[in-house]
Amino acid sequence: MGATKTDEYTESQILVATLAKAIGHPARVAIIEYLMKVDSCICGDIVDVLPLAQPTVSRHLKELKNAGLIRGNVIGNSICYCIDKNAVDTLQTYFAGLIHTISIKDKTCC
Amino acid sequence: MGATKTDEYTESQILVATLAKAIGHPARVAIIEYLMKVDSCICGDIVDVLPLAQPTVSRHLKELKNAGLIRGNVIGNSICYCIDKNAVDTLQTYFAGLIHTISIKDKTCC
DNA sequence: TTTTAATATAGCAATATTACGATAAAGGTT
DNA sequence: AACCTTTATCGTAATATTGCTATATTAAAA
Repeated sequence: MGATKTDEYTESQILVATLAKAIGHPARVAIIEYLMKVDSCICGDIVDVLPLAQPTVSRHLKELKNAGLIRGNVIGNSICYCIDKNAVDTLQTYFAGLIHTISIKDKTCC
Repeated sequence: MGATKTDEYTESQILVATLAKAIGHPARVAIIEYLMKVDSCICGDIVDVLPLAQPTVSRHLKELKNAGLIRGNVIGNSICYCIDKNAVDTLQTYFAGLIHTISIKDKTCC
């Protein structure tokens, strides 16, 4: 197989999984962090920061975009990428909710 | 290929990617949520909640465990699983940091 | 001790992911 | 127009992931 049974889960579960999966690669974490480091958005030079060939970086960017974590605006012959705050908010809120639930539950058994 | 160039990234990037990757599947999100829903830890019956065969669930649990997101304590002939709060904290803190950085940066370009 | 219950592992097949080089596409520049 | 720069796509190969059935393991229960 190798194909996930997506029909069997809730929208929310699939959304969280999709966003998390997009971040689930160090190159994409590095891309996100680079987008954070520079002011506002960044056009070009993402390739120069990563230890990967240009087509590979392009593919990682595409996956981040498909998952909704970044947006890309065409500016002339280059593309301006920036993070989609909503997507990060979704993840942050989700994990904050988990932590809150953990905190109010009895956890003495482990 | 298919193998990630892990040598080229920081410890932090690999940690975040590893944790995020572990959550990057709806079945594992469902497992996490089930562990949250019940009080404290849960022994057994995770298999009954998922639309997957027992060995497949076992494999997902193993991956969550390898990533450090859950712990498993052997209790008799069953295993008591619970979430590792530290791992969730790591993710929550990370995304909160991202959001903070996004908020203080100029984002007028996109 | 035999059986039952719970979980893990082995082995397999299908699909997905990662990565590269080569090439295409599309917009500037000269 | 000819060229350069930037990014995307194609084609390919290697590896990883997902999921199953069958089987092993381990411990409690009968």
